[in-house]
Amino acid sequence: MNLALLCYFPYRAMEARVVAAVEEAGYAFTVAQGRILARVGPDGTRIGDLAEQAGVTKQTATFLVNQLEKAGYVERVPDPADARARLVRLSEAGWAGVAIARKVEAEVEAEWVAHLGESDTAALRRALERLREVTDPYR
Amino acid sequence: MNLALLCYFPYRAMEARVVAAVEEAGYAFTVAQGRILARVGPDGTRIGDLAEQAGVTKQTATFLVNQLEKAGYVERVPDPADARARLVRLSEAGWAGVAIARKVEAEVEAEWVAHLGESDTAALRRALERLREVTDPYR
DNA sequence: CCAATATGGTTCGAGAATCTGACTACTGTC
DNA sequence: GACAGTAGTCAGATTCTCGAACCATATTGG
Repeated sequence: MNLALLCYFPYRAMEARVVAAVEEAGYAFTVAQGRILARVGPDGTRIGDLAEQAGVTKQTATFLVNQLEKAGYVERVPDPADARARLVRLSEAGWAGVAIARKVEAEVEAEWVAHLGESDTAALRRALERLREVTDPYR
Repeated sequence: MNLALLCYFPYRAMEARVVAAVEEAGYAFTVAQGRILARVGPDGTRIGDLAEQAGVTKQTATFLVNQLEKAGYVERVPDPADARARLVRLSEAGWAGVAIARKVEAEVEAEWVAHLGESDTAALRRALERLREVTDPYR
């Protein structure tokens, strides 16, 4: 079984759990929308930055932000630093949805710690962080 | 940084490398098609099993196998054990494509070992395998 | 043995996510 | 001030995915 595939299982499991819980709580956004939502900073973030961090093109990010805006989770405001750019900011509903997602994330991670044990989890995290150095093109 | 996201980086990096290399070598199949292709056993595999292992519905698997069949990477043959079922088998081109994918996979994994060291990689693998026990719905 | 139910697979229709290419509006530089 | 570069959007197309409905075959209970 190759390492990359082994990495995929927990990722997919987490994503499924989070989406289910968020939906359960009445916040309807998809996985792709969630990936954008999760990367919006406290003071707003540019579309281009969101796209880069989420690993998609600007067009795709525009498309997803359109949907999120229509659903009321984010708003676009002008970027005071550059009249070409616009900042995507979370609305109140957006913050609430993200909060739920973060909470479930923490719960699932706690389950993992319970299964693996504290010290093995810490080692796993360290190894993955080092692996990130050679697998994440964005830092 | 949450654990699941840390898991995602190596997975995405591997997928990108493999797809690029396979395309480079003149074999045109997509990531989703590759996930099916990679799970076809030496004596053929049923659509339903492929779907389950790849984590998609039977409809999706049917769709992907149709494309792979049209492209000449697999063929469907009757399952001698059950007249309802059909076995998906790799063609020669299918085997060749999978071989390249496996080779690149091994190369990338070797790079990771070089970065992490033998023993840390082994520990990482063990941790991920244990994590799989609680995150992989299929076994 | 056969009716009822389950299983393997396909077709159809729809929606989500993604890309490439072409465009507008603005920035910064020479 | 002209012009190359950057931020974002629009349009069109493709790929992947699922749910619902369906057909053919298998299995099982009476």
